[in-house]
Amino acid sequence: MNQGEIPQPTESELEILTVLWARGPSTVREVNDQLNEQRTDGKEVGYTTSLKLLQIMFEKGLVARNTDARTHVFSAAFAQADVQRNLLQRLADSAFQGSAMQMVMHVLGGHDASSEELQEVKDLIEKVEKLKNSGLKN
Amino acid sequence: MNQGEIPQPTESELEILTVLWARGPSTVREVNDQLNEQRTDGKEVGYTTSLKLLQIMFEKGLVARNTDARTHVFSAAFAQADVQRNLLQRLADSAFQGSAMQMVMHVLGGHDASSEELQEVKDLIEKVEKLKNSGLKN
DNA sequence: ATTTGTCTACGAAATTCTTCGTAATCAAAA
DNA sequence: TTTTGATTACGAAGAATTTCGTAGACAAAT
Repeated sequence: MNQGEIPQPTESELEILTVLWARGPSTVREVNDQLNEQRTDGKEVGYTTSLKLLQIMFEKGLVARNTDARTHVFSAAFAQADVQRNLLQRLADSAFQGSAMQMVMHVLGGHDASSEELQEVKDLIEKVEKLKNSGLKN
Repeated sequence: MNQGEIPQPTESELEILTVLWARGPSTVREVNDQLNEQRTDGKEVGYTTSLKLLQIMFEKGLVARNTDARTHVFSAAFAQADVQRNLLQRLADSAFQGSAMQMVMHVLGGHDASSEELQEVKDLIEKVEKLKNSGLKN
């Protein structure tokens, strides 16, 4: 039950999920090493800290765990795109009156987008519109 | 010092800021009433809860406070658009490899945008491109 | 077999965020 | 003046998050 629901990851949990999305199924050691490599600040992450977080995430259903071997292997339980969509919706709800589109306008308007990026966006819109006109979506 | 920095508002603080942006300078009573009106869940917010939050926000520099009268008047210390930009950047950093543009693509691609909204986005891009070509920005 | 190193489980400290109770103060009403 | 009601200050409880220390289990090395 609650299959479609994605538990809201915290900031730290999201950091770990990102590692798992990039690396694929990983051991605690691998996750922890990666976290320490990518840290810009000097702050070292303790091994048991990563372990504990992964355990909590497992309880929440954010990650899957393979315990066949003594050294467990963890993997993200949800696709990156799905979690991203969730986070975007949450931000839209709390800061943009629930309108994701308003967020888009905000980024495009007040930001430093390169011509190439803008072209990319335009191309994407074209594709989306073609889809809509073909009557398959919406 | 640190003039440009906007302290990261928490979820509750953002809710209060939204009230202040909508209402303009307000007393604790006014903020608290508004919070209780707009709550969908039955949860009542206690008066002192709102008060305490506003006091904390004042210490953080998120709101300004006028104490001329006995009943203090609070107002948002930053423009809504600036805080929104900050929040977007934070999400981009934590979940989209720091690329706000990637967020835009994500929303436009995987989502339910109406034809009108898409047209709006296209119009905005046109405007932005005109600005860029006129050599004033970027 | 013993030691050494790595792993998981677990509890708990430290921190941050949220909420509220109480006391003191002030002003308006009686 | 006394009472009543509203307000601010403050402390602290409760909850969620982050971090780590310690213990016990297991396996590899000696």
